[in-house]
Amino acid sequence: MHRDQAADPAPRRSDATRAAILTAARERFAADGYDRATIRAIARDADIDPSMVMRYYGNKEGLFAAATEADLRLPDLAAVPRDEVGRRLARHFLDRWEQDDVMTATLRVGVTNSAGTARMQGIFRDQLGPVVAAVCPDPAEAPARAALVASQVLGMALARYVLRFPPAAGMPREEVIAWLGPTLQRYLTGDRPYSASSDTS
Amino acid sequence: MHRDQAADPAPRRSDATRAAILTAARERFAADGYDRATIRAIARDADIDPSMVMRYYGNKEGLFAAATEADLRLPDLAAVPRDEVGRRLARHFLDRWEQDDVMTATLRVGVTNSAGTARMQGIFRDQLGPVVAAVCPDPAEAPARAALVASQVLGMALARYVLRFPPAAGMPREEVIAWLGPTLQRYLTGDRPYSASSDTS
DNA sequence: TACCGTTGCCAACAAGCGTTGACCAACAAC
DNA sequence: GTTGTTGGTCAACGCTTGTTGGCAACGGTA
Repeated sequence: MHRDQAADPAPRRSDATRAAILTAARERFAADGYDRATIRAIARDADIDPSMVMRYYGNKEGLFAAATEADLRLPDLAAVPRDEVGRRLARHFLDRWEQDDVMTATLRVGVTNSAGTARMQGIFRDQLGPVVAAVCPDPAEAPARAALVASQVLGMALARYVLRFPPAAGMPREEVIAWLGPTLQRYLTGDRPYSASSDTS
Repeated sequence: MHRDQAADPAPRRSDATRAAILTAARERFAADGYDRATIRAIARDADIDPSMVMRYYGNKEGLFAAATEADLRLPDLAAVPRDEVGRRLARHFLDRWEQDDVMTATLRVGVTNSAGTARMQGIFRDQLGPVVAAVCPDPAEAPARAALVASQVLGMALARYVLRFPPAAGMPREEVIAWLGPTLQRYLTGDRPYSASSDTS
């Protein structure tokens, strides 16, 4: 196997520029969403010409795809005590969101761009789905439980990092984890609640 | 007091047109977000000329402000049995979201437009805040509890109506209520969880 | 009838967008 | 030293956007 073909692509002289473009793109997508994050603005941030973005990433959609290769980096929940998976997951998502701009960028674009929506769906289906299936009582319920987990995680991210509701944005990390942990725990391992359609309370 | 000055503004011949513009604007904002919902497209939907939109609403921001005067129409939770406020609120938000396009439009724009973000903050602070304060144990905790409720409600709306995660979008109404009810109940009336910063589980 | 505010359409503007292709400078290979 | 490849700049294109001003028809009022 030749060195240039393997997992390690040949290093190029332009790697620094490519990285600068991706960093600027993530910041802009995270801050402005898809439409307002213009290629010209991204290029200005990266101190290069807009045409370079086209050369290296084809078009704007290609740039977005490259900039938001989001990996949730989920831990193996099977190795965590069963009654702590909720807290553990809450903590992990908070970490992941504050780690870099990729998650915020993906969320923001997911709301305005159809390619972004598809990407968001894929991330949670392919990455969160299996992890949930490994800890929940009935694997058939995994997609629904994963969707519930996603709803609470994304909702907090929305309130805290995008909409910046003051009480949510200012809440200490540990308090957020303490509140969300039990919620996620119930979504993951709790009994499926009774939900007869005749219930009109 | 003259009739024309009072709460009932003089009916105009153009009221039908104004209403058509607002309806079309809500649909477009809800479906496409702020930037992609162009004034030309809205005017086309309403079967009028783009310049009419400018005449009646000043500019695009004015149109958005008029189209998303969002009222959560929250019920008086004081009249609901204390242990059912969670379910009741979950049901109400689901109803409210499926009632018309205003909530989806406001959410979508809130994510991409700074005026929309401000509007979203105002809605939940001024409308949800007082209702939460009326049912939660310590009024000082109301903003934080309201933010938690908002995070779960908005997160489910995001997953179900905007990102359209298949398991969330396809979940029966009553099942969503059964899952979210206890979560909201705990956020509203549950004990403030222990959250010492030394906790590293 | 003549008048005037309202309603509506049309054509155009300046600005900004994504995108393209020509062109130059630096480097590597032979 | 010549040649081909790569990294980068510049100016322009076609298009869409929000926005504007002029102008024709309508509808009450005097």
